Order: sequence, then structure tokens, then C-alpha cells
Amino acid sequence: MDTSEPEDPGLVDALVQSSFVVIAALSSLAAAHDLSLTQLRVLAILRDRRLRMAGLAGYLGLERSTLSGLVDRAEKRGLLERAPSADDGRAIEVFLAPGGRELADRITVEAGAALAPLTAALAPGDRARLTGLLGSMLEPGARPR
Amino acid sequence: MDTSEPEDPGLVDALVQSSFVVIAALSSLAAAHDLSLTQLRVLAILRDRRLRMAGLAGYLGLERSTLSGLVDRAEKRGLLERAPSADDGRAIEVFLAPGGRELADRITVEAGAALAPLTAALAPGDRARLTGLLGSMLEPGARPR
DNA sequence: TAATAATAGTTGGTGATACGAACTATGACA
DNA sequence: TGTCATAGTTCGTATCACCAACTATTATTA
Repeated sequence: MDTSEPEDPGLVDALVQSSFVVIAALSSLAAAHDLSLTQLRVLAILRDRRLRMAGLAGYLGLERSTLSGLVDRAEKRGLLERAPSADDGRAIEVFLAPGGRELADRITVEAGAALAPLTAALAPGDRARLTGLLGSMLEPGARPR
Repeated sequence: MDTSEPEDPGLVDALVQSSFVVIAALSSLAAAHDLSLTQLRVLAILRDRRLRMAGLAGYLGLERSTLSGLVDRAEKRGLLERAPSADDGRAIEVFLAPGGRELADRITVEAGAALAPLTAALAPGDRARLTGLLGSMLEPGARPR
């Protein structure tokens, strides 16, 4: 007699554990390039986007004030650039500087390698299945909060 | 003509994205209890274990010195307790204080709720499939690094 | 057994991260 | 035009995390 809402501690545990493992791998990859995990995220996000400070803060779930310092440091390192928005005199757009693009590309490759021990544990068919399941879990509207 | 190592940017992307979503949910859950993500992890880890400082640092991938302050603050809040090890006069064991156990239990429940939007997006059969796939991905020896 | 080395944890210094509040400048609107 | 809202920044504070140096205890080994 299964009631409506099935409890799934197994799935929650698996999600949490695998997430920590993935994040740990990315963190150490970031550290290898002297980046914080957040900076790595910024590079990844800006790989195919150009965002205003507030937009980037939204993606990251951070305050605008936090971003100021973050972008400052990344700009000083030649990873990001700032430019005033053409549409809005108050707004500032952030995008990858050449150095940032190069690093972002390299990190994308390295991330695949860093996670290979995980993905390689699955048969090709299972890899595709997992990709599909994660994808449908992330479908718009599903995000917590 | 598929060569030996299939590239799977789709899976890597899905893993990274879902991990960030899960971690963000846990972070905001932690913040709701005035905890950092690391402190939340400590509570979760010590839920069924009693560890020395170095052991806990190992689980978390942090330096021992980082743990000292972390445990200090948590101890001051009544979440953790320290006790000298019976076996080794140098070692100190850390474990949940009553307040920490209560909070850890509550957070376990809330984590399930926080991730419900994700897990609910899947049919029961898919939930089980996903749990299985993540589980085999995390099988011993698969961990990156 | 006495001297040396290794280990456990802490302390102190530094830099990055993140927040909130207060501030400036620009845009929206009434 | 005057008021209000928005975009970013700056400032102050607390946490997080690292490293190097230190104390205390345990292991080695000569």
C-alpha cells in the first residue's frame, strides 16, 4: 500500500554524495589554476554569454557587492573585462578577456578528464541514460527555491 | 567509426549542472540554519560517526588547521563536542552534541524536501534508475583524484 | 633507555569569499 | 521637474581556508 509521496532517501543520498564528489573534483581543478570554485563558474557561465553584473550575480546566487570584488580580481588577472552597457548608462557588462577564454576552454577539457573516473565507471548505454535522467530532472521549473 | 574513448560532454555537463543545483539547494538550506555548507557537511558526516580532527579533515578535504576554527565555532554553538581520545593522548575526537544531533536530523529531513522539486520531476521508476546509476558511478575506486 | 623523528592539534598571519548597509550615478515615471 | 527605483561600488565584518611555526604526545632507533 504505497502512499502518494514515495520517500526516496536513496535518491537524495545519491544526489548529495555525487554532487559533493563532482564539486570536489571541480574545486581541485579550479585550485590547480589558482581559481576559486566561484571563479571557475564565472568562466564557465561567460563562455557563451555576456552579462551585466546583476545578471551574473543572479546566475551565481550571489550579492552584487560580492561580484564587484570577484570581477575586480579576475579583471586584474586578465581573465575578464568590463565595459559599460550601450543600453543603460548604469549597467556594466562583463565578458571573457582573451586570457579568460583560453583558460575557460582549457578547463572545459580538463573537467571532462577530471570526471572521467566517474563517467568511465558506466557503460556507454548507462552514460546516455544518466545524461537523460539528469536532464529531465533539471527541466525548467524543477529547480529548488 | 567510434574510437575507444567516447567523448561525453553531455554527461559531464549534466553532472556539473545538477551538482551545482544540488549544492546550491544545500547551501541555502545551511544558510537558513546559519550554517556554512562545510558545517552542514560536518553535521551530516558525524551523524553516524565519531572522528578525530584529522579524520574529519580527511573526509572534508581540508587542512587540520581549518578544522580547528570550524569546530571551535560549532562547539561554541553547542553543535559539536570535543573529547580527548582514550587511545592516543594527542588525538581529539569530535562528535555531535545534543543540539547538533537534533539539527542534523532536522536538516536531513529538510534536505529531502529541498530536493523534492528535482526528484519529483522523475517518475518513480526513473528515480530508482537514477539512484542505481549514481550509485554505480560512485562505486569504490571510481572517485576522481 | 635516551635521543630523534613523526604525528595530532592549535595558533597566528594572510588573502579570498560573502554578506549587509550606505553611497553615487543613471534611468524611469508621474 | 521631482521622486523613486535600479546598477554598481565601497566599506566594515565574519567566515573560510591555507601555510608556517609551535606544543604535546607517541614511535623509532641507535
